[in-house]
This record gives sequence, C-alpha cells and structure tokens, in this order.
Amino acid sequence: MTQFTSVLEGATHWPVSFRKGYVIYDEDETPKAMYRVDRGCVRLQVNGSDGDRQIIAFLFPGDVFGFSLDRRTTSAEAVTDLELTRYSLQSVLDLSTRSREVTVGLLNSANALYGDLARHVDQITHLSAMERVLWFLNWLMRHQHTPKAANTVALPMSRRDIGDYLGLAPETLSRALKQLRAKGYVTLHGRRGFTLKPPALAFHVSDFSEFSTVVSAA
Amino acid sequence: MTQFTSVLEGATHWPVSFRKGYVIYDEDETPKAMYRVDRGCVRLQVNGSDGDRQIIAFLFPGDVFGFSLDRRTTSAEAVTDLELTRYSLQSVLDLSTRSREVTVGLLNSANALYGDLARHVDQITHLSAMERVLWFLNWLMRHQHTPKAANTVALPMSRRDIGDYLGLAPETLSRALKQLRAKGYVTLHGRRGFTLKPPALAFHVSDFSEFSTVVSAA
DNA sequence: CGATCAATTGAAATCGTTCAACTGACGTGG
DNA sequence: CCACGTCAGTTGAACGATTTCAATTGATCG
Repeated sequence: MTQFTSVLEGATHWPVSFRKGYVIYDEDETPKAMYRVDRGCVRLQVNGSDGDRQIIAFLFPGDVFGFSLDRRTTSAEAVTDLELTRYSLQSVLDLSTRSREVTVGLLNSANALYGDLARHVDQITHLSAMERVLWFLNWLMRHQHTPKAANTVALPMSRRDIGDYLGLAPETLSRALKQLRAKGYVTLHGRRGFTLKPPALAFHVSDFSEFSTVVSAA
Repeated sequence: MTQFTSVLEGATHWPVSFRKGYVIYDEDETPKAMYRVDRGCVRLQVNGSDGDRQIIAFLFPGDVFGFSLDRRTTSAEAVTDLELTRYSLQSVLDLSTRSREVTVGLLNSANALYGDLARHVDQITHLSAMERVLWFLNWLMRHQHTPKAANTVALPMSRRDIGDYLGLAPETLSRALKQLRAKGYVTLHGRRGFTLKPPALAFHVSDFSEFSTVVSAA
C-alpha cells in the first residue's frame, strides 16, 4: 500500500482539506478522483432510504480509496477534519497503461478492501455484541498511526458511527462498553479515547469462543 | 461486462469441470487463475475456525470471479456440478498491460463486486428475516439465466447455503419461507425451485434494485 | 420402495432492540 | 476562567425477533 502510494506520485495530484461531516462523494456519482488520507478519518457507507446507514469501512492516514471508474457504489464522508491527497482518476488510468505497478497496486487495493469487507460481514453475523466491540477496538488500535501511549488510542468517531459499523444500536454498544470496562478489558478516556488492557489484547477471533464462555460464567 | 469477457479471449484459457462441493480455491492460497462460470452455481465464502461459514456471493453463468493477485481473501466452492472457463492470471495481467480495456474491465468488476457486498452488509443488518428472504428470492430470479416458466426459478443451493448467505439459522429461514407461502408470496416446487407471486415481485428496496448484472472478481 | 439426511416444526431461552428518562462531557458565552 | 446549556451518550425496563435444542416429517436417491 505504501509502495503503491509512492508510485502514484506520477499521477496528477494536489492536497485538499475537508471539515468534519463533509460528503467527499455520494453514491451513484460519476467518479473523477481518488484519494489518499493524509490526516483524519474517513468513513465509507451505504445510505438506506429511511435514514438507516451502514458504515462499510473506516479509513486512516495512508489508506487509499475511491478508485472506481464507472459509478460510486458507496459514499465517503469526513469523520474528522481531513487532509487528503486528491488524484485525478484520468491521470491514474493513463499512468496504469504505462506502469504495470500501478495496475497491480490498484487491483491489490481493491482486493484487500474486498477481503476486509468479507470478514466484516462474517464478524457481524457470527459475533455477539461484546465480541464485535472488542474486535473493533483491537482493529482500531492496530490501524491508528498516532498512538499516544502504550495501547492507548484515539476514538475519532461517534458512538453512532461505531454502532452503524458493527450493526448495533447505540444503546447496545454503550452496554457492551460498560461490561468491557467492568471486566477490566478496556478503559475509556473521555468519549474519544481508550486503552486496551492485556486480556483484551489477547483477543483473536479464533480463540474467542472461550472468551464468551468465561464472561457468561462470571 | 459481457464485453469484458470477450476481451479476455486474448488471454490463455481452457475449460474445466468440477463436481458439486469441490473447493475451487481456498482462503490464503496464492492465486494462479481466474474463472468464468459457464454452467452451474459457485459460492464465495469466508470460513470460520469453528465451522461457521459466511457466504459472500453466489455466482451464475456469465459471472467472472477469482481475480486476486496477491492472496485469496475468500474461498470458492461448487454449489452444483460446474463448467468453468479458467484464465491464466499471468496472461490476463500481460494482456492488461497492452489493453486498457482489460484493466478497466477488471477494475470495474472489482468495484461492482465491492458495491454488491456493501449492500449485502446493509441488508443483513437492516432487514428482518422475511425481508431478507424475499430480497434473496427476487435477486435470484433476476440472475437465473435459465427460467423454466414465468417467475419460476431453480433454487440450486441448500437451505443451509441460503441461511449462511443471509445470516439466518436454517430454522429461521424455514419459518420465513412458511410465512411467505402462507401469505401467497411464493410457491415452492420441491426443495429446488420456486415461483414468485405478484405481491413478492413488487418487493423493492430502493437502493439495490439497479445492479442486475453482477460480474465478480475476488 | 425403503433408508437417510435435509428440512421443517415446536417450545423455550436468549440477546438485542426499542422507547423513555436521565446524566454528564464538551463547547460557548459571559 | 468558570457557569451554563445542549445534545451525545448512558441507563432502565419491557418487548420482540431470532436462535437454540429437540423431535418429526418428507424429499430425494440408491
């Protein structure tokens, strides 16, 4: 991914900034550009007609997104104030005809996103509320590129955002967090930061069946 | 998308057959080929360690899948006996350096599949069991390329497969079908066929009625 | 035509949602 | 710099949908 970004320097690009809540692009639009996150957090989402929302992915500095040619299939919004690099899609395509590296990079990125989303579906349907939250916090910790202290991570998105990502009502998320706090798995710092404790760090989806047993027993 | 398949004729390819249940490729394998479905039905899935399974997509004749360069992120299995066309990944990549059409086709396929999966997540988290089943049956009807009679469609996959696709227990699926039958929305023909009645045909969730032609790359 | 296993049905339990009320974190203005 | 107001977030209680476990049916295949 990082290599890929450096290869993209050959394409036309320039920096852009957006404020929290800004809609970078919407579903069904015709794409003209793709982006790399330089600072802040972006969410990709599908919007239901009735206000329901499914967040598909959270993106952080270094992540590249929006490389669709035909039509946007998701929308992208600014979770926080943003600094992005905007690449002209046309120039990236031109570049890819000359550089196999770019083509391979684009396809690998697409495939990686697909794999992540496939696993996301799996988690949502097979894990309990608390397991999903723990999975999310672990994932977030590994992806945050600006750790404050050991295992302490910023939580840039709202509870509603997290709920819409995990397929949980905000109330359920709140209760799950409460239990995790009570168990000593996590410490919250205000509303926008947390620390994962050792037992939570040991979390792997595979050996997680034991976890739920432990919790229900206690 | 059909154009895309014809462009692929320039790559090295040959026909292959698999029997029901065959694992075409598994997660984490290094990809060597991609495929087009000529006859039968394929499922893409993520396998949990404990036997849990999430089916990501069902593929039918005309659909292209298995396009990843780095590592498989899902596995592919034969729902029915299959006839596929197998394309050497190497030759497709070579072709793409000479033909922008191939590159664009691959990227569009990947993007279409991503959009489909994004909507799939949305459906699973926001629709009730009965809505999901109705959505699935409608989708299936539009994708089956071998209609027997008006609105009558083959149901090539097992109940368990459908459940694993929709995120429902087989029992829940069974009960949902029972209700749909009672309401006169659907008629089942044995275990492997069904007819959608007018009220079910009217079922329409605004934001995913559009993508009837799905070409897949994973 | 019978055996077998997928599919269905029933009943009870579980988990998450919903609706409603409350709390407190955070930003704003004095 | 502190007090205040606001709204995100939390808590409580009842409800409801889906799951789970167990038993039965019946479609399909040899």
